[in-house]
Amino acid sequence: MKMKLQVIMNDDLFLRDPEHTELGRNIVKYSIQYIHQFGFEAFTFKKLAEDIGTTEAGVYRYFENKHRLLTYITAWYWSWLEYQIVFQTNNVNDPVIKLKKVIKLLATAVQDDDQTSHVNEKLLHNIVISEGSKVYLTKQVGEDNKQQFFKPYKELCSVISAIILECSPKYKYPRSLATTIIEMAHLQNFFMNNLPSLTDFSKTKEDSDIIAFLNDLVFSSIKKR
Amino acid sequence: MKMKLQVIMNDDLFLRDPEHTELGRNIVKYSIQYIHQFGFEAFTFKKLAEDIGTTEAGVYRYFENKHRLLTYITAWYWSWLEYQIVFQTNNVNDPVIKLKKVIKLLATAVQDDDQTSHVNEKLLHNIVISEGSKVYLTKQVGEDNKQQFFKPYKELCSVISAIILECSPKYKYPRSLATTIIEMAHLQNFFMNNLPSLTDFSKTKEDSDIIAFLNDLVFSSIKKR
DNA sequence: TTATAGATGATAGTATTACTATTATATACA
DNA sequence: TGTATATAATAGTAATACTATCATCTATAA
Repeated sequence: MKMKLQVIMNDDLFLRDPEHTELGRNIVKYSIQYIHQFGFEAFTFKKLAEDIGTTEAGVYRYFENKHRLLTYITAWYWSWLEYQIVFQTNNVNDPVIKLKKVIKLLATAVQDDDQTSHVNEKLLHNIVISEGSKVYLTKQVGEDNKQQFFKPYKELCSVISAIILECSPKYKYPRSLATTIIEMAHLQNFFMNNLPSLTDFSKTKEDSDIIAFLNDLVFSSIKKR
Repeated sequence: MKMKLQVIMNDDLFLRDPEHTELGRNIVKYSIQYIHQFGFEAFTFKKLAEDIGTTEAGVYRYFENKHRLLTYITAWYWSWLEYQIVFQTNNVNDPVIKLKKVIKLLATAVQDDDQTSHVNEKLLHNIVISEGSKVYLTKQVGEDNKQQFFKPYKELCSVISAIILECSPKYKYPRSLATTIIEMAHLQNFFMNNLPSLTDFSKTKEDSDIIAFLNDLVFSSIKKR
C-alpha cells in the first residue's frame, strides 16, 4: 500500500498554493532545508531562490513574506502531527496509554515520512523546536489569529486536552497542561542540546529522559486525589 | 531609606557601559519603551536614535546590534528578578512557602521599581514574556552561551531548582521543572492575553489563575510519594 | 489548430535596514 | 593648557524586503 498524504492548508497562508506546482513544492522543500541549516534570521527569499534556481520574485508569488512561510510550514507540521496522534491512538481505549503515546510523539525525534515527498519531517521537527514560537511571538499575533493561522496548533491542543480529561475528568487545567506538554517537549529538547545546564538531561541527551520527565509531570498532576 | 540598586552586567554584552552615561541610560530606557510598544521586529537603532534625539551611530557605540541589546535587557531582567526572589524569600524557612513565592513573583505583573530609575520593570516584564525566548532561539546560541550571556537565567534556574530540592530532595528533575515554571509562567500569560483558547484562563484573564495552575503542577509533581 | 490563461524567467527599481567610517565639537579633568 | 572622552553630524555601503514590468513557455479548451 502506497499512500499519499495531503495536508489541507488554510489558503490565506499563501498567495499561490505551493502544493500545486513543482516550484511551489521546491519552495517548501528548500525553505525547510535552508532554515534548518542557517536559521530563520539568515533565511531570505533571495538566497532561497538561488538554491532553487528561480528568482526572488518567483518566491514572492507564493508567499507574502518569510514570516508567512514560516507560519505555513509550522501549521503544516501541527496538522501532520495531529494526524499522527489520531492515527497512532486510534483504537486505544485506555486514555493513559493514549496520553503517553502523545507525549512520546511530541518528544521523539521524527522520522522522515515518505508519504509526503517534498517535506522532510525530521528537519521540520527541528525547525518547529527552534523557530516555532517566533510564529506567534509577534505584534501581529491577534490578526494572524483572526485569520485562523494557528488553528492546527489549537486543534492539537484540543485533542490533547480531551485526552487529559478522559484520564481525569475533574482536572481543572487541561488546555494549559496540553500547551505545557507541547511546549516543554520542544523546549527541553532545545535546552538539552544547546543550554544543557538548564535541564537534567545533560549527561545522556536522550529523548527518553524528556519523556520520563513529562510523564512524571503530567501524571502526577492529573492523578485523582 | 532611599537606595539605588545596580545590576552588575557581563561587560561583553555591550561596547560601552550604558549605565555610565545619560545617553546610555536613555538607550536602555527608550529601547524598552519602543520594543514594548512596537515589538522587537519593528525596532531599529535608527528609530531609537530619533526617539532619543541622538544618531544611529551613537547607539552603535553602546551595543553591537539590536539582538545584543535585547540580550542585555533580558539578562538585566533575570538578574533583577533573582534579586527580588532572594530578597523576598530571605528568612523564609519553609521551602514550600519559598517556592510559592517564586511562582507568584514569576507569574505576577511587575510593579515599576523606583530603585532603578531608567528601567521600567513592568514594561520589561512584558518584553521578556513576548520577546525573551528570541534571545536564545538562534544559531548563535552556542557562542552566546560561551560568552556567558545567559548566566543570569541559569542562576535563576539554579536558585529555583535548589528550592525545589529543599522541598523534595529526591525529585529527579529540579532543573527542568525550574525552567518549566519560568517559561510557563510567561507563556501562559502570553497565551491568556493573545491566544486565550490555548489556556484555561480565557474568562478571567487573571494572573492568579496561572499561579494556581503552576502551584498545582509543581506541588503535585514534587510531592513525596 | 489556434487562442488564451496560467506559470515562470529575466530584469529593474525602491525604501529600509544594518551597519562602518570620518570629522568636528563639546566637556571634563589633570 | 593640554588631553582624553563623549557626542553630533554627515556620508557611504551592502544587504534586505519588497514591487513592477515584460517576455516566454506550456497546457488545454474552443
